[in-house]
Amino acid sequence: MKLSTKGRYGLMAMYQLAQDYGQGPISLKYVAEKQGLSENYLEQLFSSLKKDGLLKSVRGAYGGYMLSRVPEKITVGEVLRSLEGQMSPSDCVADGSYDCSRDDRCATQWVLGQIKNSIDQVIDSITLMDMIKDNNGINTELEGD
Amino acid sequence: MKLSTKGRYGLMAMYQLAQDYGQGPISLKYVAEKQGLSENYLEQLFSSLKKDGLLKSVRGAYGGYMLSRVPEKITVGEVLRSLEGQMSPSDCVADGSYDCSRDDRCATQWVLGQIKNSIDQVIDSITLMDMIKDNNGINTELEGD
DNA sequence: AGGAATACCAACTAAATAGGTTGGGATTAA
DNA sequence: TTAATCCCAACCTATTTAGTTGGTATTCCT
Repeated sequence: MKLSTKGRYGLMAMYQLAQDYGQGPISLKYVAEKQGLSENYLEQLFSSLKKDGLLKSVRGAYGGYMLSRVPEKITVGEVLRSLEGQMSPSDCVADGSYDCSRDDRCATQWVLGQIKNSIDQVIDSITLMDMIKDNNGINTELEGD
Repeated sequence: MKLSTKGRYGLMAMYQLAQDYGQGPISLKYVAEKQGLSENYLEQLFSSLKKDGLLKSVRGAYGGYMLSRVPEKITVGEVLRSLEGQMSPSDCVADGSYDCSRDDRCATQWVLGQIKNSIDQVIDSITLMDMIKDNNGINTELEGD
């Protein structure tokens, strides 16, 4: 049940772009250095984020990437789904037409559905702007459990 | 962010044992067949579940496995953590002493913490008995999103 | 015009993980 | 004593992860 680095790095990168929002195009290199990520790897992530309409790009010298919308209008869920696919603990509760063929003997599906719903609720309600605000404040919710 | 088959199969198997609770030891073979799982693979999962105190076993002919506690007292969270490890989207918000070393530049950690908390809340509040009850009723919460 | 900085693209790769299988040994009821 | 079972460890293959490599296309600046 781990997020892959795609989701995590992508979130870090988008957070960086949110911080620099309104400054024109930001180069891949800058984002990668600032967040300590591989430039070449990040490129792949940006490609996916762009395809899904979360990023815009400007080519050529002094080009770069920027958020396609204001940070208030991009949710963590959009970012994660672009990079990780459906944020579902199992295909049998993801979107679309998955044929489980397990009939009544799968109460498990109900449980996994509950997990998915709760994840969705969290990630669809947090925007990049929320990340910026929460990072400036005190992240009390985090302390070790 | 997918559950591996370990977690899913383990949940299915524990659900089966919950249904047959009180009938004495249930053989691995029976559980595997009933749930359509590989017997040998399931054996590994049961080994982990037993180590974590969720299962008891009886050796020899007519032996088998049974829940170590009543189905009301075993949560989905215990089962999943035994098989999947910490149900956390990233090590940086799991238990213990993970040294992120990212200081303030990681608002991502806060987001991942929120996701973890919401998953924990769901899986720690559902017991095996809840699964049985919900499977007998109508699982309305599931319908496609 | 030319060079530097950038985005864009596709293929390649090493290491880890997933999802098992195989082959045996120990224990116990009948 | 035999069949059924739990127990244990090693092995195996395919896929996924987390990148790297090597190039092309575009645009700004001088």
